[in-house]
Amino acid sequence: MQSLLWAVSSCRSLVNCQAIHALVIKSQFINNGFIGDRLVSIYTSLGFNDYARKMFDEIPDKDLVSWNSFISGFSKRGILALCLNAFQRMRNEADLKPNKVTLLSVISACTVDGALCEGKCFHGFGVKMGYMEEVKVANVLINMYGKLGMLDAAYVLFNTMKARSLVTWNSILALHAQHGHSDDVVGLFNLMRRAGVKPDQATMVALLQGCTELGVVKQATVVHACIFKCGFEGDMLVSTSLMSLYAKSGQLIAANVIFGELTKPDAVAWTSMLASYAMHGCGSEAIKLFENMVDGGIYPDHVTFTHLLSACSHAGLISEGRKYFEDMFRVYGVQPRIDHYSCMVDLLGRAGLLEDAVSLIRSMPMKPNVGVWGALLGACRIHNNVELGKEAADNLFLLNSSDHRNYIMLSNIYSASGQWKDASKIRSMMKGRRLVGDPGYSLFEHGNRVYQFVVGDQSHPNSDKIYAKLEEIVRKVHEAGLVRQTEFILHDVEEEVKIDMINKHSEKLALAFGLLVTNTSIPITIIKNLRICGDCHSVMKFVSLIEKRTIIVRDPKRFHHFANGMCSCKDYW
DNA sequence: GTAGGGTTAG
Repeated sequence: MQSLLWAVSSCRSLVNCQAIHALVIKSQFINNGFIGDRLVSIYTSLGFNDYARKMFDEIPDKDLVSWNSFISGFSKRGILALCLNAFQRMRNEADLKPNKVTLLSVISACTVDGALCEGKCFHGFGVKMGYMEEVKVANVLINMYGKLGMLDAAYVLFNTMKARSLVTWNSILALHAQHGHSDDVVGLFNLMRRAGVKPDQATMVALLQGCTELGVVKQATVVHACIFKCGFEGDMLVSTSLMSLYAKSGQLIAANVIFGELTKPDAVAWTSMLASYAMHGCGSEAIKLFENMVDGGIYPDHVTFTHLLSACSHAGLISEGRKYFEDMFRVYGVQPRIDHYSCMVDLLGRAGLLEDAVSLIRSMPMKPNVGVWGALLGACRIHNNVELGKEAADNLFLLNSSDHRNYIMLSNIYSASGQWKDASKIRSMMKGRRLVGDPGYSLFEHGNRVYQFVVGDQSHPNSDKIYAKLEEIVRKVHEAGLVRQTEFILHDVEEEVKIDMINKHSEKLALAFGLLVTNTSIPITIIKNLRICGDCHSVMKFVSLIEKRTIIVRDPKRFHHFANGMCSCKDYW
């Protein structure tokens, strides 16, 4: 009997499971509830809901564990409807009182499904049943609130807990990291240490994610040292996060070193390296890596393809992108998802093949989402296509009317083609809906600080020197006869005013500061919250040549490496 | 307790 239990639990495929199932029937243990419970969870976890239901119905004396196996099976698969249905049946048909395990399952199903209302109900249920003292129940609720956008509610729960476990701390850290609240991550981590809780690899992963949001170079080295000291350097999860952090801080080579040190990288690690190449615009390296991954017998999944396609898109590798998009299902059996369509629309649109992008959207088997229309809108901005841009924007407004970026993008498309009236109409529409754009800023790390610059910023104590350096750059640019690209200033103002505005862009200020305070041997790394402007892009190229400096700029999506008067993006971005 | 997912990587 014990060996049968083991055998059932070890099933990894349907055939396997059915064979054992037959054995169970033959051995007359089929009426044994314990074995039935296991078979139910295996069938659900493999996704064979009908087999699971049939097996479940055949269990003679269903106890709480039987019901929990059934419910948690659906929960694991993220099928909330079946989960809730089973929960109701359990109470109505069997008249059983759900215990904490039941609650854990249904609440995590709500988290996966984004069902905040139902989740709140179960929270209330937990309070009523007196389960809130259970650390695991509180943890799963913290996670639910945090994942569903109610970080405050999660924090209140965390704060009111009498006893917290390591997982509680890890959860609250991870949630703050995922919401981009880096300072809170650092603060909470210090509290955790003071509370005498010993961190594990999940803690490290959350910390690393928190640093990614800070987006600074030095942070990666500091946490790396901490990881090394704590003995987590061989951990695959930690290494993968670390790799990603280095890549996101502009240190592609460091990321590559960590990847190289992994003895047996899994699909996630390979994909992380691939994503790093994609982010840095290294299309052919990404493709080479992908081929090595496949040759090594590692199966690419849908995330791998998202990054592979985005790598092709960033590098303008149109035919390669088309080929991989076709191959992903035909050769690798990975069904294209909506994100892959977004990537393809981006790839085609960016290359100016707007008609191809549109026909791809029309032929999609699913309804296009904000990602797809957003990619088209972005392409229309690059290629100044008012008509298609309007269509994309209209669809975006229908799907989400509160994202200011779409209004700005459309307004810019109008301005770029001189349609100032339409542009200002969109601006006032934005005002009417009380939407304010993100002010653009650039970050630069120096010493132990991160400096933030906005357009025309004068808040830095050495502002005078920064502006003097900036003037010097502008003068050299002028002397070299470099054509200024004022079309990136989308206001209906005089040319002279435009030049003045463009000269004070946050990335230029950060660059001037970087030139003043750093040694020539290290690259100047600037982080932007918005896409780099075209004029700044050419000025950066020029400065990299005359000052003999490497300049690295990260925008929300990718990196530009400037050296010897050229950019790694080859002016394709 | 027979043991039924508390967090964490691209």
